[in-house]
Amino acid sequence: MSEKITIYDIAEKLNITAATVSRALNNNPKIKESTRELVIKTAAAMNYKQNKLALALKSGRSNNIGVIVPRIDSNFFASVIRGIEEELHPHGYQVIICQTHESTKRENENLYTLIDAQVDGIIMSVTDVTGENDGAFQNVLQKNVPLIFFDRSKHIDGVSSVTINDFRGGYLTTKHLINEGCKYIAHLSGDQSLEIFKNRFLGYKQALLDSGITFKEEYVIPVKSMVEAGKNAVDTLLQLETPPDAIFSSSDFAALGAIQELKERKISIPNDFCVAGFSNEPFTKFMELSITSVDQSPLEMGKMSARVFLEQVDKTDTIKIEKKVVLAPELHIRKSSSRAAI
Amino acid sequence: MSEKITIYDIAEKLNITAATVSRALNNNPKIKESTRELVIKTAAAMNYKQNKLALALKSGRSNNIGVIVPRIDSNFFASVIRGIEEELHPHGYQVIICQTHESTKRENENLYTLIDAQVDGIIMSVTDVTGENDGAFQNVLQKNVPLIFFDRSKHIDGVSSVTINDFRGGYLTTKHLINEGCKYIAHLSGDQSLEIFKNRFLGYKQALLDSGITFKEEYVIPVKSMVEAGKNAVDTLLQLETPPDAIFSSSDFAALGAIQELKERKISIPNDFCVAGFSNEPFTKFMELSITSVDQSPLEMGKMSARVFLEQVDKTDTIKIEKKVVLAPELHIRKSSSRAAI
DNA sequence: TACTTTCGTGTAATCGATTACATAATTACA
DNA sequence: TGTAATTATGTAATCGATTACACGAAAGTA
Repeated sequence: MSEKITIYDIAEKLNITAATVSRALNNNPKIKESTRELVIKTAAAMNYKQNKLALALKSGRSNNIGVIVPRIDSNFFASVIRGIEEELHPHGYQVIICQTHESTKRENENLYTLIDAQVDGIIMSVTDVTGENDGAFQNVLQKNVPLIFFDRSKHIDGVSSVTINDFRGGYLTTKHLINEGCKYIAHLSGDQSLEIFKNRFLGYKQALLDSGITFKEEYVIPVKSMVEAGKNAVDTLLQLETPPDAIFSSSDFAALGAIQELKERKISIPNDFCVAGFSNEPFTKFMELSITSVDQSPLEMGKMSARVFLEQVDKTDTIKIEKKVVLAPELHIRKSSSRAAI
Repeated sequence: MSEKITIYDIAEKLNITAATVSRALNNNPKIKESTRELVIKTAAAMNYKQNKLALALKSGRSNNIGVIVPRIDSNFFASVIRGIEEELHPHGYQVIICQTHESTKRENENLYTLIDAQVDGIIMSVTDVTGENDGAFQNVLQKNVPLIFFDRSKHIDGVSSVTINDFRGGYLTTKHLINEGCKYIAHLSGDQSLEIFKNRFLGYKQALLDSGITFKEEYVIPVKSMVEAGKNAVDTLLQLETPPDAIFSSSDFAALGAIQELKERKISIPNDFCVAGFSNEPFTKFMELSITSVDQSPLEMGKMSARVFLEQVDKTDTIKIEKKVVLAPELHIRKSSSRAAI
């Protein structure tokens, strides 16, 4: 159909060289005004589109940025990506999406693929801190490609990160449960190899300590972020000698499962049992028995990550910037833990 | 830090030409086995990475595919994107995300940007069928870039689409409400300029007709896909001379709002009033009073769109393939409309 | 041995845009 | 009018990989 129009085609038509066309289109001040106008008019008439690939090859910048997440179909990650996209779009960047599905191997592949694709930066949430792909990360850094972690971070020199204060999130939530009168607070914990879950747990522990409540190992149940896991956890917890009267779950989905199981057993929430989750997934607000949860401001997290990238992208190679942004978590107290509101 | 290694560097080191290196790395059969091995070993030792931009410029294929959605932070769109990514990743494609925020202008920009970026195809859900950017679509087609619509489609020659049978979704849901004994069924309709909403509405209308129920214009309330809109709609409907006893909402969010408002007014669901939504958003299942909804199998829709793209991408320019895939909607009957289950 | 195949590499053009450097055209000034 | 300064444009290299074509060397055939 329509042939691809290049600056050579325009040059030929106007009996000038491609160099002049290029300069005219790039507002090079050395071009005669009349020539510039003519070129621009002709380019428009011929429906010329600059070939970004050629430009990218020449300049070494692709104007693409890679984003790696465990999966995209979770409200949290999708919202972060939205934030990134909105912040970067005005700067002419396109966002390339990769999913790891919580596999270190995939994460590894994605890193190499993005570097191959010459992205100008990578913003990601790591899959597993103990994963064996430091080589891939070092490869990114060696190529001087800015790397920014968000939410799930990993300690690597030269890598910036944007996280929330998970410790404080855990602390605030646990304190809140204590304030509501709960004495035996259990914790559904996530994968402790990930900082975020460790910190939520530590915040929980510290809140207990500060309130003179003894920490009990048996109250800590490791769960996957799934409804079913929450149900099973309740099952386990209620069989304890002293069953808990509250749960601080590091996952909203597990919190939901816990609530479902508690209801099943006719345990009244929040009267006899309080539950709080983490992430502020949309459904926590929508439920009839709305669920208390910690908001991670994913949109802001995405935008912030993008800003950190922009700060780094133009810096000279020699200066390694390592910026650690920590956002404040926000506890949304809802019915599942509001005894006062009953 | 580490310089960028090119095939010229390898060639220089081995005292051969870049052409030989290129051929060795590409398993060209004309290369001596010993040379091939040597090149491959040296390339690995030097940590050579093929520059995809150079390849893309030469071959005219970027191995990127553009995906345009109204917004990414909705379960439906995120799931579709997940499907696309999973299907295309094994084929070496990267997915580039663009959001329109329901703006035709942005949609237009995104189309041009993606073409500029030399994507190998575009998979999208249109923002507004009546939007004035046919020029942008024609531009895509003229460049022989495969264009595939999913969910929200637009009739354009040469464009394939993957949708669900919205008419049938509306029909099934309405029939179900009728079967539950509802006699006065209202409809919260979406933007009628979009096929999907028109078809859901037409399915609703047909179901009424087939059951001998008179269609009433005043039972159709246009809403945005928001909780608040659902509340307002109920407010309006209940002021009618003959208020309805059921709502088929084209949006889960509006359905949720409707339910909240009905509860507020102490109207018993599903006993006195049935409600059904559309999209099968995660929260519809999680609610205590779970909401009946139509599943659009977004993951499958994404994968199917990707497959249609793959079919078209290698075809010669002359043959215009126009494939219309219509997936079956699946009605998930839940508590908000299950009188039998009480 | 002389001649034809076959094999393995090298040469150089190409993809499209940018840009340092060279050069031609114009203007400025004495 | 002659020369310097300025301005506008052309030439050609470059980014990195691929590939049609050319060519020398080795192997096969008579």
